[in-house]
Amino acid sequence: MNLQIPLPTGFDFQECVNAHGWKSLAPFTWDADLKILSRVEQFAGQAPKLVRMSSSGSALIVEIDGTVPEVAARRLVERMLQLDIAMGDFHDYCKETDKLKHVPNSCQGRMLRSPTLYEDVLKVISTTNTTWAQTKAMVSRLVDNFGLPLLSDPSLRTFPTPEQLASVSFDDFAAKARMGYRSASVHKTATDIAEGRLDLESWSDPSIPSDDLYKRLLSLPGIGPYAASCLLIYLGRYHRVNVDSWARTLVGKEMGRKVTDKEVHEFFEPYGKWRALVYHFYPWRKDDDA
DNA sequence: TTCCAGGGGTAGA
DNA sequence: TCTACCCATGGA
Repeated sequence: MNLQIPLPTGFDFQECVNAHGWKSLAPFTWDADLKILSRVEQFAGQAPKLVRMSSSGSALIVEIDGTVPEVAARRLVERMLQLDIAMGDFHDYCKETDKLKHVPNSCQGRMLRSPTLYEDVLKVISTTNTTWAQTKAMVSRLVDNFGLPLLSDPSLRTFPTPEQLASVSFDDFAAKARMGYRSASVHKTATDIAEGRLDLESWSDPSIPSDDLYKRLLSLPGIGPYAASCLLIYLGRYHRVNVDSWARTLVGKEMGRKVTDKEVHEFFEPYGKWRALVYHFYPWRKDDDA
């Protein structure tokens, strides 16, 4: 089945996909030549299906093998591409802010997300205290070992559900995932969700105050200030900068010396509620993959 | 061998 | 609130 979804003003499909490294994490695959984003997804008990996304003019084109519930397909794409998050106010702010005028001109601001907050949490944990190459390897092992295969191409799999991860013992999980000390946080999060103690998806509720949401995210195992701030961005809250080693490097260069996390926060404080987006789309970039 | 990478958790001050 | 230390993994 094919869907054509009208794109909001100020949205650019490629800018969204390339805004950070998520396109390189399984089960996403990004064809940079054809500009097609794909992943295997399971809809309501059906066999896994390949979902392909691209853009044409002012519409997003979604192609899915076979037939799936249209409402579910639209909801899936909306979350992944942050179509439910308005960017107008941020773009207006950038138009008036030195060094940020390229943001609205390029339709930047949205970042590719996973279909669930659960998947984003596991992936953010996989980025902490490691290299990007290892992050990609850890996430691929989650998918390859615990996801469901696409029948027409078993090399492609779904991202494992909480139930699928919880169904294996911790020792078995840790041995296959090889995520180091992160394995405990990942397996516990999945198990808590599967056993009904944690409802992460309800945290996408925009009525939750941003500070409360930050505290909730910090309560998750393996999620500290950096990871919680990353997740806030995906949830459309930009008041906290995700201070990582790169932020310290960049601000350190600006100030001509080594800086603390506190000083990095102070550096971005003038940008108010847009701080995290300003850091991300500031005209300084780390590399072309992340 | 040793260090450390898009940090987190904890103890002790 | 701040600092020091350890944490599994795998590449350099």
